[in-house]
Amino acid sequence: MDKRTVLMRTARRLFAENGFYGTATARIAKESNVSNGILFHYFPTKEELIRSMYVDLKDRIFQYSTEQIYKGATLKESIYTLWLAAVEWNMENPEDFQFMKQFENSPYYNEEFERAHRYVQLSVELAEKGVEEGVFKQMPALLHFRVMSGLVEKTVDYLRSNPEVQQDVEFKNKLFEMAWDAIKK
Amino acid sequence: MDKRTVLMRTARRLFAENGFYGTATARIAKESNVSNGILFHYFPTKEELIRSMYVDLKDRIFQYSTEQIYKGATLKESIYTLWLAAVEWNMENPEDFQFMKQFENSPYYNEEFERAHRYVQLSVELAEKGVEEGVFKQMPALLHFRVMSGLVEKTVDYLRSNPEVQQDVEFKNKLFEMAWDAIKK
DNA sequence: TCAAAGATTGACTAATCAGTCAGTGGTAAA
DNA sequence: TTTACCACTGACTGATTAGTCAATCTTTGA
Repeated sequence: MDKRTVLMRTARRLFAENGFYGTATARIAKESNVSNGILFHYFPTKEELIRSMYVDLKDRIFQYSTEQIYKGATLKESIYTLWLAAVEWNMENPEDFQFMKQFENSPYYNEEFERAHRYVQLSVELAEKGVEEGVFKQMPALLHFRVMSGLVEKTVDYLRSNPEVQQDVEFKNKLFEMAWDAIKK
Repeated sequence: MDKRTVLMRTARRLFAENGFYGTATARIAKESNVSNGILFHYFPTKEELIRSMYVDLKDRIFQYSTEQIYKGATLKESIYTLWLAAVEWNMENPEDFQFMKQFENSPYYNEEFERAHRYVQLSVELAEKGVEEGVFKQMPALLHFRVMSGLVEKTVDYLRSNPEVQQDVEFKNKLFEMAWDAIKK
């Protein structure tokens, strides 16, 4: 594995445990078994490292999610697939999940940054379709996306701290129904 | 205003702008026009300052919210009142809102900390009532609370970046309906 | 009036931080 | 073989950090 990737993986773990500023660049380098100079060779600043990690993370979620959508699916099916993919992905990647939450609630993050990513673009397009077809409430598509994201986040938080329901299919279906009821007309 | 309060207010502003670790204790003291020693007189560590600020903030939200609930209200009315109070409070106190989001997504925060506060306790009690009466979905009360919190958060985020709908009563009602639909049976 | 307690100061420190830089080693093209 | 271009090292720095402490000022209660 190339050192750039190793650095990002180590950083992900340390950021999730100790936060962005609670993690020194020197420590990231040390625990990656590389010199600290190479970190600044690949990422000119610590902030740039953090931003790159976020973009990379969103790329991976996008790929994971879209792989699972199939042609000919109804809108609700597509939404369900996206919802489930997001929940499962976040459950399987707790460090990414913690990192993402921190980043999105940090001063680094803003709406421009949000809209830039194709994961968001795809979701907003789906929401626009839902509104046009009269399946979703007559509200802005970006709001529908945010509502879904918020509910995914809370769902994952809940599942994480309640392992006894993690494999409960009926429980998960009800979780989706909560999200669906929020946006459907 | 006593210096302890001044320090917390200055810290709130600086934390909202630059994050917890992006803000030096020395700067908090300086911009409060007090010596840096007095900060550590009132708060033994920076972490203790942050935790105290969070508890204080939740106290204020609790007081603001419960003042507005009236006896004899239906469950939906009570929930609406709580929802509206939370939205308006967060709209009027952007620094508190930003601080709260940062804190709740930081490594400081955990479920134990969450449950300790009477604001959460009150909300969970209401949710339990809703589940018992069959008005809410048959899901854990804490989940209902989390879902509502998540939707309040996203709602405030959206309103903040779209000033044109901030005074739109119909729009706000629809926002509440989204939250209500998520939890109602 | 006085003494004790608490509030407040600001200079200080030891540790830690992000980022620099001069130099090394390997590789690939000419 | 030579040259140029990388990735890579690790010692280094200047700035900044949270937290300390001895001393002074203010308040309070007997």
